[in-house]
Amino acid sequence: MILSIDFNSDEAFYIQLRNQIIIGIATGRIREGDSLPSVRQLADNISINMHTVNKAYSVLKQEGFVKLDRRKGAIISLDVDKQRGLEEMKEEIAVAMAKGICKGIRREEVHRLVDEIYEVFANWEEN
Amino acid sequence: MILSIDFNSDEAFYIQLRNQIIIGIATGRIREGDSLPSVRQLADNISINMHTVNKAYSVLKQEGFVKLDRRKGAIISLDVDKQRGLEEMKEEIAVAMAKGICKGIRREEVHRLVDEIYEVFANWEEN
DNA sequence: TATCTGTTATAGCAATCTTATAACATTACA
DNA sequence: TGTAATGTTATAAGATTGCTATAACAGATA
Repeated sequence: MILSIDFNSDEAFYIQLRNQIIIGIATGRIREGDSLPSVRQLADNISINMHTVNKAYSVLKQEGFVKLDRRKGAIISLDVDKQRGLEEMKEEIAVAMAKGICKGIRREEVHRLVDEIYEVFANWEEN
Repeated sequence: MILSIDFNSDEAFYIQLRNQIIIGIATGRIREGDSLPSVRQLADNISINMHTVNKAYSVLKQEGFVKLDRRKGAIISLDVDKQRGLEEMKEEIAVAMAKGICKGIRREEVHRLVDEIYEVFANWEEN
């Protein structure tokens, strides 16, 4: 999988990496047991500092997406707590939905949007 | 409407205010034409600096939720661009959904979550 | 006139992000 | 065994951001 940094984005580098890796898992491009590049290797590849990559990996570990192993590096290992996942998701999309309501977006349109995103993730290879 | 700051949150004060006001509009507690407290008045009320409130109002103006008038203060005035609203919403919930997929949350469960949030917003007075 | 409004300017402090350099213990490999 | 690569930790420095403080200005209000 290709990881890259948008140096013009206002999102922190480590957040960009975190998001790309999470989307990589969701789209099946990275699977349970796969390993991520070493912090030094990835840092060199995308021309950022080792510690920034390390921070991304630490966040992913903290959030239950990878396990860090001195021998094998960072391995995808999903800590699935569905109930907690639902609660976090609720918080994360609530403000976005409030914004949408103000802009006249209706419930059915949000459902359509959700389906659309699911389709994109499920058929990623087509992109 | 009651605006307040969680001083222990890691969210910036001006973002907290922005979100509360957006949710206030979505839930019908503030309506088109209503005016928000003056920057100095609100700042005094919730014990933060005038400039922080001003920043929240500026962001809301930039995002098309209020118009700032030297005479009347900040007035709710929705700039409804539905197409753009949909695009922004898509970006805002995509990562949250990827995260959810990793945690085993299914499409129908997201739909249920969306409905739940809509219900909460529609029947806010019950809370 | 006196007061309140949004707006702008400048300055300072704390926290965060990113980079840089360095060292350490463990593991992998020739 | 020796060398290289790994994650981990420490320290420091520069840039940016969030927040506060103080001050001033022009326009509106009463």
